Parts: sequence; structure tokens; C-alpha cells
Amino acid sequence: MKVKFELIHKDKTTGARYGKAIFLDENGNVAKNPDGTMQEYETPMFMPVGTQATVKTLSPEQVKATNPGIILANTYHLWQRPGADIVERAGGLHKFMNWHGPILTDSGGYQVFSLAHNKKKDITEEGVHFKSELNGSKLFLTPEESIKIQNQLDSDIAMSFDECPPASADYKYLKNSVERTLRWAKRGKDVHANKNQNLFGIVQGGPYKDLRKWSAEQTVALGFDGYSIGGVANDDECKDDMYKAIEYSVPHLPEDKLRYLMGVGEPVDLVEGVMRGVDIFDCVSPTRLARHGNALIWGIRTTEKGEPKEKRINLKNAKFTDDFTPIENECDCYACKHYTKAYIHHLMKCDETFGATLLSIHNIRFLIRLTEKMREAIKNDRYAEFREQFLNS
RNA sequence: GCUGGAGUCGUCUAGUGGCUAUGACAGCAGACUGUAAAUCUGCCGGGGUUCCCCCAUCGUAGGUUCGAGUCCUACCUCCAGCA
Repeated sequence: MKVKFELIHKDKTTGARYGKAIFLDENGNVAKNPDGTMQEYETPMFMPVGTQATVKTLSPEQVKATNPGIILANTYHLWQRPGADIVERAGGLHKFMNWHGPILTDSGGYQVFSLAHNKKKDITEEGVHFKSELNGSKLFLTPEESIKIQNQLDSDIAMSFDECPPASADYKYLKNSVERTLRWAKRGKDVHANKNQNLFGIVQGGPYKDLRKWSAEQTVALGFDGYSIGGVANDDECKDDMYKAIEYSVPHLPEDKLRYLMGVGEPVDLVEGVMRGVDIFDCVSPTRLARHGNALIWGIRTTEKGEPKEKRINLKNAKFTDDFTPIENECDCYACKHYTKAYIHHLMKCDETFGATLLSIHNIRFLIRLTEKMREAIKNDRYAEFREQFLNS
């Protein structure tokens, strides 16, 4: 299903975008979900991550109840297990994992950063050598292979295979890397064969204005169904560098295509990203924080480095033993409507999976509610005010 | 009552004459941004000026020894077997 981005309203003072990602069937009509609802999803949007074809600890029904649009899965991990052939024989990723909404597959580009780096420098022009984290065997992933796998997985949106360089990479390294990522994008596009699948390009270039501009312009020149901004929020990258990366990329991206800020999911970064023209985000943080006992709560705190960061509570802390109130009174999620902090504390102390489930539901719903509030603010041309309020909460 | 065995942090445990008493669990906190993450890190006898220092400590009390959780004696407690 081809995706079309409809830009509905731009906030008058900030330029933040409210729109819809609309998935079209072969006839160009809005596609329908099995339950009869239209396959169109409002932006700004937060996409929950289901790396191994499951949002960890949640059933598809539980994911759906958080009201998400698109969800993610990962090419590298599904390539390794169970293998693209198996998913294809299962009838594609949607059928395999029983998720009938849109799915975006990351290309494995992030694994170039998280798995290949810090081992050996094994990134070549041809592709990337991995040492399997499962059994140590040698793996080789190329742009062509990544796209072919994604074609087989039959996700709705495939991502170009890019290098996601560490935040510590210097200008010279980044320049080479950005140029290679562009060549990889072209190679991937050339073999992309799934007519029902969209292919997104990725802008790289670290915090450098000229590299981001060049990367964006060249990637757009190749022509993709949507564009993402990559290489942010790695290592100890400071917020300023992330915001620069967005500011230097966005002006060179077309207005009528989705803009995806990859891997970003701190509430403050969503708010800042949207102000700078980003439409969609994904992040593992709500589900990972959940498994580690943390619940996102409304507001901002300041880190030791002086940067704004999400507020959260650790339900494993002893002080919640007898706290019989919900995580957030005003939250409409399943966990907040039916369970107390004391109960979730108890589950986490006992290592009961249901604790992680409840916290995952809350954290995902928290971010999606945040995007819902952002949309309302944009529609009413009150985004600057909303942001101000959020940052001072 | 007799014989044998055993007592080490909240719990279990390593230790068999030599530097700072081991590890696990529990407990208390912290970290986490396109998931090698239901993981990782720190603390975990007491006190202080807490990257350092002082004091205490292997059931209790003595003893042997330059040096004892470790060897000896007595006692206490527990376990097993026998009465």
C-alpha cells in the first residue's frame, strides 16, 4: 500500500505540522483495515517498536488499545530469526505477527552502529560484516540484501540501508559515511521490487550543516516515498546536536512527504522535533523503561548535564509499596484506569511479566497522548504556547 | 543422657595458619533514545571529613602462635544417631 502524506495544517508561529499518513490500495483509494476502519493515521505520530515482530510483553490487541498508527519491526533481527523466507511463507509480516495496521521495517542500519561498531571496523563499500550476537557466526549485510529482505517481509514501509555513525565520529569520517550512505540508498532503490511497499531515504551528516544539506538534497534527488533523519540520539549526543541535525535537514525535505526522526522518543525530543517540522518518531524507550520498572509521567526534569529530560517514576522503589493511586490520575490507559502503583510495584518486585505489560501500555499510551495533544495545539495554532507550557511543567 | 557433626552479612554459602573474609540471593538506589537490554551499574557491619580514613566482626569466653574464621579448651545453640 502506497503511503501519501496529507499536510492539513501548519502551526502559524512555529511551522509544526499536523497531517495524515494515508495508505492507498492498488486503485488509489484509502485502504481499509480488517475491521472496516480507514487506513489513515494522524501526525505527529509516535510508533511503538516491535523489533522481533512483537512489541515486547504486549499482544497486538494491547498495542492497538494505545491507539498507535504505524509500528516498527527490524530487518536485521528478523533476517537472523526466523529468516525472511519463513516470514514470507507465513504470508508476510502482518499475517505472521497478527498486526494488520501499517508496519515499518528498519533496514538494519542501526545495527551497523550497535553491533558492528566497537568490534572491528568492518564497514566496507560493499556492505557491513557483522558477527552474530546469537552464535558468533559471520554475517554480511548489503544494501541490496536489506531491501530484498524487507521486500520479502512485506512491511508497508522499508527503510534504506544506511550507516548510523556514532556521535563521536568526526567531520572527515562523517563526510565519507554520508557519501557512502547515499550510494547505498541508490543501490537499495535500484533493487527495490515490492510495488506495495514504500521506501524511505535517510539523511545523515551528524551535526554539520553542509553535510546534512548535501545528504538531504542528494537523497531527495533520488526520490523516495518519505524521508527520515538518522544518526541522532546515539551515544552521549547532546540535545543541541540533535536539534541542529533536524534544523539542518528539514528545510531540504519536500513538504508533501513524511518526515521521520529515527529512534527518538524522549517526550521533550518529540515536542522539539515537531516544532522543527518532524512528523513521525519511533523509540524503544517506552517499552524498555517499562521492563525496567519505570513509568513516564507528565513534566520535565533537568539532568546533571543541565539538559531537559522526561520525568518518570521507578515503580520498583520501596516508597510505592502502599501507594494505592494510579500512575497518573489523568491518564486514560488501561494500566491507569484499573491498577495502582502498589500493585505494579508488587508485580515488578516479583518479576511478574504483567508488571512490564502494564508499564509498557502506560508508557506507549503516554507518548501517543503527547502526540494527540501536540496535534490539537497545532490545529489551534497554539503550538508555541503548548511547548512553553510543557517545558515549564 | 551418650556419640558424632555443625555454627561465617537479612538468607544460603566459599574458606582448612599469612595481605583488604568469597560468591549468590534478598534488600536499597541509579542508568536506559531506528532493542545483543525483563538488561547493566553502584551500594549492601557501624561511624566519619565517604575515590579516603577509623572502629567492629566468622556462636560465647579463654588459650596456642610473630600471625587464628581456620589449631586447642570450656561453655552455649542446632542437627543426626543411639538411649
